[in-house]
Amino acid sequence: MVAERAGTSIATVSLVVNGKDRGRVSAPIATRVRDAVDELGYVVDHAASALARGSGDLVVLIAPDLSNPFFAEVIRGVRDTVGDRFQLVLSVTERGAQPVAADVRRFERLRPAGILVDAPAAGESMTASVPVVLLDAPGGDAPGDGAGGEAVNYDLSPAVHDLVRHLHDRGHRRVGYLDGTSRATTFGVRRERFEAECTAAGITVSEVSARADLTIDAAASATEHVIEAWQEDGVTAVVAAADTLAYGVLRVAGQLGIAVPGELAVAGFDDLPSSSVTAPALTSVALPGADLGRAAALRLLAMLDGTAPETASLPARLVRRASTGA
Amino acid sequence: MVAERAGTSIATVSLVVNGKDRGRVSAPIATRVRDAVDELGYVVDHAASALARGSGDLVVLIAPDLSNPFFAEVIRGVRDTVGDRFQLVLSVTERGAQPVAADVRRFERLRPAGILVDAPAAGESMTASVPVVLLDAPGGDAPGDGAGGEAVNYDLSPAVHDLVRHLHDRGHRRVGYLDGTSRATTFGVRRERFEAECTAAGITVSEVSARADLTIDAAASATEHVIEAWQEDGVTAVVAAADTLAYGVLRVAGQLGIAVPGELAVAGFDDLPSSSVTAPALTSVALPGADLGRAAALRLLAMLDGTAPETASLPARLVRRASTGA
DNA sequence: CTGAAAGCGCTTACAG
DNA sequence: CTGAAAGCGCTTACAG
Repeated sequence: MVAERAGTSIATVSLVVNGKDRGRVSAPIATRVRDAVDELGYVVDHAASALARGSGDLVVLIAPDLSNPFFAEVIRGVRDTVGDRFQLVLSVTERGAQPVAADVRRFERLRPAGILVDAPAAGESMTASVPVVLLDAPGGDAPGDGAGGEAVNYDLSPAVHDLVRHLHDRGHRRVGYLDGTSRATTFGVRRERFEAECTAAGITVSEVSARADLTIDAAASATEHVIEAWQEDGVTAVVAAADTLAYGVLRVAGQLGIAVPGELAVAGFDDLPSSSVTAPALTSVALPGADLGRAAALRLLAMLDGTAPETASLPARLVRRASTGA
Repeated sequence: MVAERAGTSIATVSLVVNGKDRGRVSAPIATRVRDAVDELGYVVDHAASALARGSGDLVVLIAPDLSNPFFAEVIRGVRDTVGDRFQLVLSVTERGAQPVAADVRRFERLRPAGILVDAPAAGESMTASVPVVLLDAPGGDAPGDGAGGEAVNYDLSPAVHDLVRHLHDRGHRRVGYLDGTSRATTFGVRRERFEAECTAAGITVSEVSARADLTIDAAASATEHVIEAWQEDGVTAVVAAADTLAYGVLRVAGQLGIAVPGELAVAGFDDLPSSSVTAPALTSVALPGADLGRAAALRLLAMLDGTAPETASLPARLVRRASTGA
């Protein structure tokens, strides 16, 4: 229709519409085509375009359940970076589940330009016929690991070191850890780093263990089950693998009349926006989500353009607030 | 490749893969095809399929910036409902922007089975060549309005009525309102309903007005600007158009040493999960996001199947907590 | 500088 | 019950 209206061939329209008309189509004809496009409100059919071209302009970001506001930040970072060049679409996994290889497979069908996978499950091989970048996927046999594959991660060590030293300074010698139930490798690393730093600092991590899904309710319920055992064990501080989990601890402490930080100090990971307004405000290892998204998107663009990306880890940093007596 | 391996024609493979082989393909051949599919890990190409068929199995949900955890709930509701039959993909608008007609247009290109639009901007005509369902889009000239179009909304009146009565019972006669800057019609309705109920109850809404983007920081900053004026105006309670905004009020009150609810009662809309752990816990008009998502998805499925959907509004309800002295 | 034609991987009447 | 063929709307060598 556009070609007819502009009085040219379909091929010429395609060239103009895709901006490949430089030196191939004369200016007056290009103008006529553009006018026709505007008048008809024509937009190129993505399915047909992707089919003919072999891949489209979609970038897919697969993320775990979005109830964790952290991902909103990641998404923002990705969006700001891929910009207009690509169309970003998101997919979320089932509540509480991490992205797995099958999710990547499902989106390969769409012939996207690339796929980003946030906090993938451990032990999944995330390869595809299109470029894949993993976010927050330390260790494991992911392609991003060691083997020169592609992943963007946080460097937690300095911030966790600061957290443990902070707790030590406040006199804590025995602490509890509330882990997530997630299969994401990032949670394994958080725990491992924390325990290593505690050992180095002479702090004992209680054997009483607790795990919960990443919701406040689940965390509160898990906390209720172990809070007495923690107290009997002499635990004076609890670190949660995510702020959302820490909120559950705060809620239970509030209900039971346990003073925070007086009787129990609490800290988390993520530094969600709402962590500045909890009762009390929450100390947290801040993971800048937008930076992660940005770095991952840049990596993907570099893969698509064949240029070499820099491979730096992103720094996390400790934010001290009232929940640990700061 | 699959056809070759199974020793049949491409057409037969297509039928089997799409589950249209009943009475068209013999059992042994179908089995052979399925085996070949498994062995080769074949998945049908979405672009080609959508092109040939005219539309694919994608359902697109366009939502405003996801930093509001409310949308995570909506997404969950949609996901649980469209299930395996469709592939749900999400798109988010720029931070602080509402979905507009151009967003719908961009996703039409993908030839989805349908498009869901959450909290669209006012005055946009959200029509497309595929079925569109609007979520939380009261009033306006949207297709869902009056004209028999498709929208799923909350019925705020009873809950807002309860909120205002609750404030009245606590002795408040002069209240402030912190609005969002969003162009979404739902915010207009929240304000309008609130003011109407206040008038009916004999409560005065302060002329001192404040608006902010839906982030805690923006709300805190807006609150700082008007808090004195509110107090001089005799305001004893502030209602915010969203919990995220109310968090900003809580933060500023905390910093300024204004007792909540003693000197200033605070309430919001949404009832986010974290509203149970704020300092103090926040009274809020609960908008069940998952229900909204579920209802919208059901509506879309009904449109696709040509069946008549029921058209009920979803009830909101007041959750009373400490921030209003409950 | 421009256009005719093949082909992307599917689906679906249609003929056998 | 099965397969050959047209066609979905594009893109891209290629020939002019």
